[in-house]
Amino acid sequence: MTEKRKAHQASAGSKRAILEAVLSRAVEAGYEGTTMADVARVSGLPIGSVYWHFKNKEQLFVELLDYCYEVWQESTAPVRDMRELLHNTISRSAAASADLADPAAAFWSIGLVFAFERRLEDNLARQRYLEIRRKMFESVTSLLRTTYDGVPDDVAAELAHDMAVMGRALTDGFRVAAAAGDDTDFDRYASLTADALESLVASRLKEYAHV
Amino acid sequence: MTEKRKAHQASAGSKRAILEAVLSRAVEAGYEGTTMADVARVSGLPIGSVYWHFKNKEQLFVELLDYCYEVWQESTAPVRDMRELLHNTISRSAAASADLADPAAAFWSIGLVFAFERRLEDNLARQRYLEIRRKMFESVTSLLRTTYDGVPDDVAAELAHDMAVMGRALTDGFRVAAAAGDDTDFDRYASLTADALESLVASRLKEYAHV
DNA sequence: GTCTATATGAGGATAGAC
DNA sequence: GTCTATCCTCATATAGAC
Repeated sequence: MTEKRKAHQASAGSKRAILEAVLSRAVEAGYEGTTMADVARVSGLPIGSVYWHFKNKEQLFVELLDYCYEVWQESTAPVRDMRELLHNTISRSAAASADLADPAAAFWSIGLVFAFERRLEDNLARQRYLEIRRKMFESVTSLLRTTYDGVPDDVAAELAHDMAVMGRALTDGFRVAAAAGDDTDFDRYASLTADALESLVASRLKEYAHV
Repeated sequence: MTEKRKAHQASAGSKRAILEAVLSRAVEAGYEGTTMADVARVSGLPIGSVYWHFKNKEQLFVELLDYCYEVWQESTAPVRDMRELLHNTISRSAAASADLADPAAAFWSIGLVFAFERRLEDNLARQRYLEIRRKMFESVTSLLRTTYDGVPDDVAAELAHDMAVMGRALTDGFRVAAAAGDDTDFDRYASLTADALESLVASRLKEYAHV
């Protein structure tokens, strides 16, 4: 029994080690660029163990996305308004490039690779990313909706949707900038972005009031 | 001579056919996903010919980017202001997803794949894309600069830089949306985007006038 | 559960006849 | 310049001892 216990007790730790390993490689090299041999080497385990814990590469990435998203959710304090939201996500674009080992920061950057690789069309990990992307969008939309007081529901809904679309485009765009190595002060542009969207909301609300 | 001419005369056409082939594959599958065998098959030429015309896959993509960029430049009428610029680039994001064979529309979408694949760090095609990306940014910045009248040079320069950064983020962001398959009305958001940035410029200029 | 050896297949690239 | 056959490398995945 002692022998057997020793062989089995490392299991949870090993799985975690493998996920950390694939994370560090994935941020660096993307999906195609990350090899199972790499993962094994970085995790310190033989490749056989990797396949014992995960069915295949595809499934490994599905669980990586779940893992990252979980950490991201836990580590992200609830935000109150659009400005705070934009600041968090855009500043974090820079962080994701700098601190490659932070799952929470890495999640969205890894995801974008899946958005662009159409070859991965029916890859489960890609679908997982798109699913989380949608979920995220819905949650942002309903958050924003609560911030517009004193306007009819349908107006608030449309406004929230528009701001969510533009906020998403902007945060994705700055992630591209980070990936392309553009020399950008993300804090500064997080503020400018918030200014721009807020003034857009203001003029829309004003327009509505005049009707 | 007749024999020899026949063997040689197809050369220019073949090269072009190969570029068209790699374009159609690249938009679909990205860099890694495009195989030399694919390219040969689609172009209708044997793989040996592909390697006769191009040194290797890397060089093939370098010339593809040059080719696309050239077509893009020729087919793009000079724009007069930010609104027109945003409309052109953002609406074209949708076009790039729809009309995969249009080199002009495809250029920026293919480029983004290179931005994200860090594995391709010293890939010449990636560097070519980043080079054109920088060139594009400079040209947009100087265009915008001419649209701010009656303000000191340094203010206009800063404003133009900021707008170019945000415009780039927005267009990249909407390209991501197109790649991720988000259900987005690009025409509508091109307008909203222009509204947002214009109101930001207005408030900045007003701020300056008060000093 | 861990680890080694290896099967299998795909893709980039070349040789050399025509 | 075109085309075929083939080499070589590398990555996913499995078999099977421990």
